Amino acid sequence: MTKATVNTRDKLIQTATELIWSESYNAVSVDEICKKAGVKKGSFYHYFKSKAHLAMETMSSCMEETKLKYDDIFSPTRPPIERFRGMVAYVIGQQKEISEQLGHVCGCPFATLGSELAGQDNEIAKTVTEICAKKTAYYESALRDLRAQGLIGKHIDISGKANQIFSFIIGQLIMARINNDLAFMENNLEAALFDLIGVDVSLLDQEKLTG
Amino acid sequence: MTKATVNTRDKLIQTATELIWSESYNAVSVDEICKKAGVKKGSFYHYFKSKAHLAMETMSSCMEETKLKYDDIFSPTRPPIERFRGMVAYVIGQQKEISEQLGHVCGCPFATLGSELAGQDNEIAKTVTEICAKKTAYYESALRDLRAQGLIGKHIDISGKANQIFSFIIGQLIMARINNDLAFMENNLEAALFDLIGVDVSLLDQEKLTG
DNA sequence: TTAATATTTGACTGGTCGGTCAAATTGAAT
DNA sequence: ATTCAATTTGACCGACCAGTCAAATATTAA
Repeated sequence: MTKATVNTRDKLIQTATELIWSESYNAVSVDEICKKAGVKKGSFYHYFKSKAHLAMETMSSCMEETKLKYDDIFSPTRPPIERFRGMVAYVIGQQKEISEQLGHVCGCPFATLGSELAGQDNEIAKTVTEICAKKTAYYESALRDLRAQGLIGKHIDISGKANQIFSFIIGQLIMARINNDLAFMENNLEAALFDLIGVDVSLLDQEKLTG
Repeated sequence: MTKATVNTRDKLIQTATELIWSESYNAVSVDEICKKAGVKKGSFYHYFKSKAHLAMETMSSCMEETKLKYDDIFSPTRPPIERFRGMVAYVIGQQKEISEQLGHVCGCPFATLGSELAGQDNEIAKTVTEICAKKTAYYESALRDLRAQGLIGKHIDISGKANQIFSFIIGQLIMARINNDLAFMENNLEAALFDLIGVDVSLLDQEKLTG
């Protein structure tokens, strides 16, 4: 693969990510993506066999970036509570950055795309499902470590709770997107997350002080 | 307004609701809606001044139906805990019904439409925001009654908690739509909701027995 | 019955859609 | 220098898009 190849392909993926994320899959045309990326349509179809395949590649690209961050945030070297705190901070920080860049709160690209195409394109929906599973794996691991530390009950359903956490964050991101406002999430997400997990943070702080 | 008028208009709204809800706004064309409703395009534009206006009317129509149900479910005559239980049961029951009818788990029509069009059509996004506010009003009222009964802490932020509840349900509905599967929601929604609210249901049952 | 209004029809528009293609251009290897 | 494949180009589909319109039809009121 030559240098030019990488540039054209990446430019298309990045442009598509921005356009689809800020508007929607069906609202953005291949022509529009090409025009903004400065690439002719023929080139587009040299690299991607369809618009749907491009969309899936934008998601893979997003997930790669997320993985880099999450591998750090959810590193077992961190206390599990700090992992969730770090994740919340990362999500909010990223939303702020993107909303400044694109002029609108964009929410979760996977959820937005997945929701739009769930009843339309099974292949895309499947890609989204796989990404969701990867994300919940981080939560599951952190929850197990929380349990090992005795900070949540022994009986807790780890997988179920991880999915609840994921749904909860998705829900707040969707609402932030609809309302084009991050303030609520900033004020509520972290505390509500710990309510949902069922860990008493004030207790934890005490433990920290005494431990 | 003659009888025929009502029929044509309502048929368009109902058909549009089904199509848009199971696919998406941008994926469904006015032609498709007209064809399925057995109505000519000219008639469509006699009743609706644009596709976007039809979409907003489908949402109003859905919300009217919801209001009828919620006014009963959230009636102050019911214990507040039962209101939330009733709401969960209604949401799940409705999802089951719709998924059998349309062949796919559809999730929340407001969230799906709102998320899709948040970065595209401000008027529709505003309509969605208004509907969300109406729904959270039910939760706020139930939370206040919970607080009055001493089942949740006096310090709790009612408005914030109501929004968290709403986001949480939206999140689970979106995931159910993406995964085309209601099982997780059926198994988790109610219990997780009470985790989030912070009410100890087992305690409540005791109180019931002793009270 | 007639006049006015509400509704329905179907043909129409100009623009855009996702996608194709053959030919031209580039870059690397021989 | 030549060959060959990777890449880029721009013209090109047929289908479909949201929306328009004048004429036909049905309904209501006088």
